[in-house]
Amino acid sequence: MDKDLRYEKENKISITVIRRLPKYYRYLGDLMNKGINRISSQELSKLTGFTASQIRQDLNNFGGFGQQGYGYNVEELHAELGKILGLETIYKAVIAGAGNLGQAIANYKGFEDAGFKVLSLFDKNPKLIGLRIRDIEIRDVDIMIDFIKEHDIDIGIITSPRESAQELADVFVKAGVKGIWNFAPTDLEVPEHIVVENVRLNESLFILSYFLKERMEI
Amino acid sequence: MDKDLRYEKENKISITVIRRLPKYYRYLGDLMNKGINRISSQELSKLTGFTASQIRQDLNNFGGFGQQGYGYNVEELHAELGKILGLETIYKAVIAGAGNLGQAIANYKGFEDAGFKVLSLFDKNPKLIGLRIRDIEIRDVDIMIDFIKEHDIDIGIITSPRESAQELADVFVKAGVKGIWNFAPTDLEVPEHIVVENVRLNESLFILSYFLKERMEI
DNA sequence: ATTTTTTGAAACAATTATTGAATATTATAT
DNA sequence: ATATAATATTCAATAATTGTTTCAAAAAAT
Repeated sequence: MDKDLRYEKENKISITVIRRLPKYYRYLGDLMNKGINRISSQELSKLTGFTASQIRQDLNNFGGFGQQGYGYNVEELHAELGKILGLETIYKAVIAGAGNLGQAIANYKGFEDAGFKVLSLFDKNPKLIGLRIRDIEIRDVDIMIDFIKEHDIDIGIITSPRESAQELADVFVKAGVKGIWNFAPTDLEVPEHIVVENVRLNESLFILSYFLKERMEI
Repeated sequence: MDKDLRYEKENKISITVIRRLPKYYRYLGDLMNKGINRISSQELSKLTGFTASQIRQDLNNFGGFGQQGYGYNVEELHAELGKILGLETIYKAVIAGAGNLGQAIANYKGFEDAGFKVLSLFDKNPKLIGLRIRDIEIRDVDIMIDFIKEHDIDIGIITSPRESAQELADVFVKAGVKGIWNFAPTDLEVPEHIVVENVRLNESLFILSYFLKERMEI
C-alpha cells in the first residue's frame, strides 16, 4: 500500500474515538477477570456510559469484531483493542525527574504489566543519584543521553518542574526517543515525528474547581 | 433567577469549551509574568494553537472581555478566567493514599498557590502514619471521616490502589466532600451532586502507545 | 479624518453522534 | 428437526454539536 494513502487511512480515525478505546479495554479486562466471555454493545453501554450505537461505530472503525445476534467475544475484543492500542509491544522508557511523581510512576506495577518498562530514572540532585526505586536506579541526568542511545529507549517521561521540561525534551529528542509522556505544565516544542502525550494535572484540578463553583452557585 | 433556568443557562457551555479555559489561563499567566498587558485573539492563537475565532467564541460565552481594535487586557482576562474557574476560592482538600503519588501531590507547591490547600493525608499503613510531607501529617484512614467533617473539607483526592478507591469515595461522600479528584483507574459511583474529576494515567499512556504504534507503521 | 486593527455575531462547514433499515445469529417453541 | 421470534451487528442516512469563515461595527493608531 502506498505510504501516504496508508497514512490517510490510519489518520481518518479521530482522536475522540481513540480516547474512548482505553475505557473499552479496561472494562473488557474486568469482564474477562469475572469470567464473562460475551457482551453486547448495550451491556457495554451500561458499563461505560457511552451509547450502544457509539460503541458499535467506534469498534467498526477497526473492523467487524462483533457478530449479529451474539455480540462481541470479550477475550477477542480485548485482544484486538490491545493490538490497536499497541499494547502487545514492550516499550522501554526512562523517567527524567526522580521526585515523588517520577518515583510514583517507577513504582506503579500497572504500567509494567501493560508493557511499559522503566529502565532508569534520572535526576540532577546528588542526594537522589544512586538510590533505587524497586530495582530501578536513579542516575545523573548528565548521562541520560548516552543511556537512551545505548538502551534504545522508546519513551521519555518528564516529571520535572516546569522550568527544566523543555530542556529535557530536547535531550530526549536528540537521544532518539519516539515519544514523550509529559507531566510538566508546559507545551513542549518538539519535531513533528515525536509523539507527545501530556498529563495536565493543573488543568484537571481547575476543571474540578469549575464544576465545584458551578454547583455551589446553582 | 429561577434555579432551573439558571442551571440550564450554566449548563449550555459545553465541556469542550471548559477544558480549553485552563490553557488560556496558563498562557495569560505567562504573559503577565513577562509584563505583557495586552493581547489579541490572533496572538493567543499562535500561543495556544486554537484558532483566533474559537478563542473569541470561547471567551464570549462568559462575557465580552475584549475591546475592538485593542484586544484583551491580559491581567483582566486572567482574573476573569480565574473567577470562571473558581480559583479565587480557597478549597480545603485531603488525600486518601499516602504513597508516592499522594506525597507528590501534597508536595506540589503549584496546587497550593492555586488555592487548593491539603490539610492531611490518610493511609492505613502504620509505617506511614505520623510522618509529615512538608508540614502535612499522614493520619490513620480510620479517622478520615471525622477529620473531614471537623475541618469542612471540600475536596477528597484518591491516590490509592484501584481496589480501595470506591470504598474511599464512599467515605468521602458520607463525610460531605463536594468533589473528588480521582487518580485510581476505576469509575467511581457517587451521588449526582458530587463532582468527580478523573485523572486517567493508564489511558493517557495507552494513547501515547497508540500513536507510537501508528507512527511506526506508516 | 482616515486607515488599520480587532472584536463579536452570524452564516457556513466539518465533525461527531444517533437513528433506522437490512441482515445475520441465537434461542425458543412446536 | 424446523420454523419463528428475539437479539444484535453493520451500514447508510439523519441530526446534533463543534469549529471556521465572513463581515459589520467599534476602537485605536496614524
